[in-house]
Amino acid sequence: MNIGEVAKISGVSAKMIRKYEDSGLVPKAKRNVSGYRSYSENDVHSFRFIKTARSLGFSLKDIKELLSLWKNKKRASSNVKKIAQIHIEQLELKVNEINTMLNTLKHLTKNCHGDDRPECPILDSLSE
Amino acid sequence: MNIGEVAKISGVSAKMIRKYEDSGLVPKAKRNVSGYRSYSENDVHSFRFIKTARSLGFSLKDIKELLSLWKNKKRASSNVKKIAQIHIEQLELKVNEINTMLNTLKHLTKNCHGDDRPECPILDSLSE
DNA sequence: GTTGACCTTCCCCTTTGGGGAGGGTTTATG
DNA sequence: CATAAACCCTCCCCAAAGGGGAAGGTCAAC
Repeated sequence: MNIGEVAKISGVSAKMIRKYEDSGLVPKAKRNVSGYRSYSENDVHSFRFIKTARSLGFSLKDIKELLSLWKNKKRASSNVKKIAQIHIEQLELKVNEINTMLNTLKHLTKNCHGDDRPECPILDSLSE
Repeated sequence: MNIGEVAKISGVSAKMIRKYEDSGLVPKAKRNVSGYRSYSENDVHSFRFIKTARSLGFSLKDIKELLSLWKNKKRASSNVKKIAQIHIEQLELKVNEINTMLNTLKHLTKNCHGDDRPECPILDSLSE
């Protein structure tokens, strides 16, 4: 398979497939006589894995480890779980951070008239 | 005031003060004879404004508009409120996205033994 | 035998910070 | 007065995860 077909069926763009290769996330693809990258079904499977992991917010660094564990049939599931749990903690921190912002922002906008007068508690709060 | 003092009392690093100037977020600072940037109390106020707005997650593009509205005594508060509301919507989208990830991740990790055996529903799910 | 759809590499851009080099200035201390 | 520390300057590089697009080679279909 050429890169375009892999992109289509894996959902990972050709651009990113090349980047993942450059960054060492996936091994270098074989090339055909004219220099085109050539892929197997297995490669497609890997790109789907990456795609799904990205959709769960895992970083490429995490995904590199996850791919390696996935391919290692002697892995310990504890290693996978650890990565996931750390990721969960990070996401929870981020959610809390955003919710704190939202609480403040909602409070401020509620008190802003939002008309053509200049008085504005939002700006007041920012300039305090 | 030199940039270092402004950085200390505004909480914005000297590095970022220069970048904000480069990017046009704040006007170019005056220079003294030796080329050092020279600031007033008013400038400090602006950097505090920026710092607070950043802590609420506003982008620099938004902050540029907010600064301009802040300095315009004939502004309409509706323009400020609009920026805040759009920002709130974006943050809510992000929170929802992260919560979706968290739901999936928590479900998967709950079902992962996390011991030295290789079976792992997390990897199973990623490779589906 | 040409055109269009592929593929290649290479470089640039986004966003919001930070690190550090290389070199000039100011201030404090001996 | 000299020197060292603490500033300041500009310029370039880095992160993360994508995307855009140029310039040029290849393949397939008509």
